[in-house]
Parts: sequence; structure tokens; C-alpha cells
Amino acid sequence: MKLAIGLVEDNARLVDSITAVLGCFDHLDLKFVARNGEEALVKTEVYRPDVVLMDIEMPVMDGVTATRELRERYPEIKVIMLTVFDQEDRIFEAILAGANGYLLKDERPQKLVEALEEAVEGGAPMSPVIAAKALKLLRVNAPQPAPTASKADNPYALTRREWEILEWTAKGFNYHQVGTQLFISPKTVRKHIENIYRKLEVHSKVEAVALALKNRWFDL
Amino acid sequence: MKLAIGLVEDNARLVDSITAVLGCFDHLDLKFVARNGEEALVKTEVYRPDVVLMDIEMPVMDGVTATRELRERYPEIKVIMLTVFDQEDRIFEAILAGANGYLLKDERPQKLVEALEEAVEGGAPMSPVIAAKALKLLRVNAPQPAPTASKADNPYALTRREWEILEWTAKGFNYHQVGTQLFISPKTVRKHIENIYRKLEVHSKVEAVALALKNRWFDL
DNA sequence: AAAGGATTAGGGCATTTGCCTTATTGGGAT
DNA sequence: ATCCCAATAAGGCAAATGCCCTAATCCTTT
Repeated sequence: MKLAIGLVEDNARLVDSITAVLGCFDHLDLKFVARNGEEALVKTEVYRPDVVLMDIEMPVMDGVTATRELRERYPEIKVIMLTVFDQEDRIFEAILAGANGYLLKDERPQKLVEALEEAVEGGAPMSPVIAAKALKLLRVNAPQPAPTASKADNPYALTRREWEILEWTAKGFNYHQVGTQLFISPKTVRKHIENIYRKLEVHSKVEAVALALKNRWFDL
Repeated sequence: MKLAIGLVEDNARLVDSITAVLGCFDHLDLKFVARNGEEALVKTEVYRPDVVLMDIEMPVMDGVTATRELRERYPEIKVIMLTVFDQEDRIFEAILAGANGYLLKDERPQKLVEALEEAVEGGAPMSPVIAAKALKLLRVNAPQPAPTASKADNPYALTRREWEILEWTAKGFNYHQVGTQLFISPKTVRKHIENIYRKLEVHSKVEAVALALKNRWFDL
């Protein structure tokens, strides 16, 4: 079973070198070369490749936009981004656009070919430099460990009941409604929330809820 | 310059096969083999390897915990997780613990050796299957595109001024304070917030702010 | 046994908020 | 030119909130 490949790249020299590399493998079939995103959409419609190698920086329509469109129209077609740069925001955009892989353009030929195979098998081939940046993004977007009573009695530590109250409050319930949910008096809810304010050093529901959600202490 | 390697793995057969693989390369120097996390911490203190190959599932102390400890004590030592399983939550935990790479145990020897080199160069070698799961995690945690007026006049679309008001409100400012920030009357702020409520279909500041933060429409 | 914290409950009061109404101005679209 | 909407501003009222107070019960730790 031959792999049908599409190449989208505006740099002629790079097109030549990649074409040459792909030509060395019998199981790879380069179906088309497009010079920009628009052209890529048209030729993809015609040739329906298994994998598209997509440059990021291009005139007319950039690679991220083209990837978003391809993902929308043909969810089964794999897209591997190619780039000389490794800007984090670009990587993030490309991932959100639905790219299945992310390679540096100076990747060795063997790696490129392996990446094509891995992409069609459902994997996400990535150059390690890129993967490191993706992991960094995952870490900064990760939930912060919520301060609990267990940790070295910091005053910044809510009890289990207070977490419960805070979660219901974050859902938009008022004192009375939270009380009904937890089978306690609204007065008690108020008392808990006062204690929460003191511990978190805030002075309103909005501040308390915003702090909890910003740090991903819980999901809504 | 030889690479000093540590191997942490409780399965004797796997230890043998990895040892054999590493032995084929002159520039790799296997400094120690540990059978669990505790042993890994002790031997790392003694041998100070450049890279540690770390199993996830182990008795006494699991690989994720050990990785967290290693990252804490020796930030410069790279840790590559090894696993037969590819559970998403494990991957996520390992990444947060500070793992620099993530390989399936059945990875080809050539890949394993390349991964070691890429890790010390600051990259994050990952098996494509694992990388695909990491990307999936990134996408679900990604900010949702905030509904803007441009998009197909849905009533669910705030004006530029309303976004501004909502952001200041999320910071915990009340009507008066937001008004002072934006040089407008608190009465006007109230009016904007009423309009925001109608558009977002909520009935309080907490609900509006929670909705915005949950969908990552802006950062605080 | 004593101390301290968590959880429960209530009173009181000033301020803020949610929701209703009206009204003027300016800019962009038809 | 006309119309719509964004942005501005204001009054009023009931409800909710933030913050102060006290106090009983139950647990855990000292």
C-alpha cells in the first residue's frame, strides 16, 4: 500500500530536496506540490493524499490557516507541519489548528520518512526540540496543586468543606442555593465563605472564584 | 564525551535487553541499574548520570514520584520515561513531574539511543503514540475562541468595551473601581454588565467571570 | 483533660448588586 | 438621510453580599 503525499512549500530549493528524498522510497507517492495554502486546498480536493507536509510561512494563505481548513474538510488526512523556526506561539497555533506532527525542516531524510509512516498510523511525530516546547506549554497550562491543610500549616489552606462551598459558589449559586445543595443553613454558608476570604486573602466571590479557576484548583 | 546513563527498571528481562543495546555504543556509559524509585535516588546521588531511563510501574516508589524527586534535586539531569502502557493520565502526571521524554518500551534500539542524545541536547524525545496523546491534552486545555461580533451575528457576542468591563470585573473590581479604571461612571459600568449578562445568559458576576475563565477567553 | 480547629447557626448593618426604566450622543450601515 | 447599536449616564428598589458579632457541637491533637 503506497502512501499518497502532498507537499505544500513556497521555497523551490526545499521542494526539490524533499522531492528528491521522497523519490528514494518506493512506498511513497508524491501526488502534488502546492506553493501556498490556497493551492494546497484545491490540490488536496483533487488528489486526496494520505499525508500533507505543510510549510508554516507562506504567502496568500499560511500553513496554520490551511491546516485548519484541511482538518475541517478532511478529518482523515494527516498534516505534518514543517518549519525552520520554532516559535512557541506558532507551534501552539498549529497544534490547535489540528496538525498531526511538527518537524524542523533540517530533519534528516530518514526521520522525515518515518514521520510520514507514523502519522498515518495515528501517531504524532515531532522533532524533539518542538516536543520540548509542547511539553512546556502543557506544564504552564497545568492545574496548580491546590493548597491543602496537609501542607505545613500555611494559613492559605482550605478545609474540605470550604472547597465544597467554593465549588458550588463558582457554579453561580448564592448562599441560599449552596445551603440547599449541602443541606445546611445559608448563614453557615456565609460563615464558610468569610473564612475562605480570610484564607485566600480576597474580599469577594468574584475574586475567590477567579483565583481558584486561574490556578485550576478545580474544574467547573 | 561519553554519556553517563542510569537505568531504573524492575523487570530483569528488560534490564538485560536495554543493557545489551546500550553496550553496543561506545559513547554510552551505563553507570547503574536500579530496581525501584528509592534505589534510583540513592544511586543517582552517587553516580550523577546525564540521563536516567525511568520505568513508570515499579514497587516501593513509582517512576513518576522518583522523577519528581530527581527534578527537584538535580534539575540538570534528564529523565526519560519508559512504559508499556500509554494511559493518558500517567503521561500527564509524568510530564508535570518533569520528565524530559517519553518512550514506549518496544521502541527500536536506534530510537532509544537517539532519544538519549536528544534529551541531553535539551529536546524532548517522544514516541509518536505518546506525542499524539500529549497533543490531545494540549487541545482540551486550550483557550476557546471567544465569541466576537464578527462571527455570524450570534447574540452571544460581546463588544470590545464589554470585554474590557468583564476583564476588570474578573480582577475583582466593583462597579465604582472599574469605572475609575476606565474613566466612566459606575452607572455605565452597571449598564454594560447588565448587557453582558443578557448576552452570556447569566445572572451574576460570578457566573460571568467563571464562564469566561472556564473557556479561557482571557487570562488574569 | 485541655486546647484548638471544623462545622454548624444566628443577628445586625452598610454596601453592592441585579434588574427595571429612561435618555443623549456618536458612528457605521443601508 | 435614516436607522440601529454602542457607549454614555441616571434613578429606584429589592435582594444579595461583605463584614462585624456570638455560640454550640464535635473531633483531633497535645
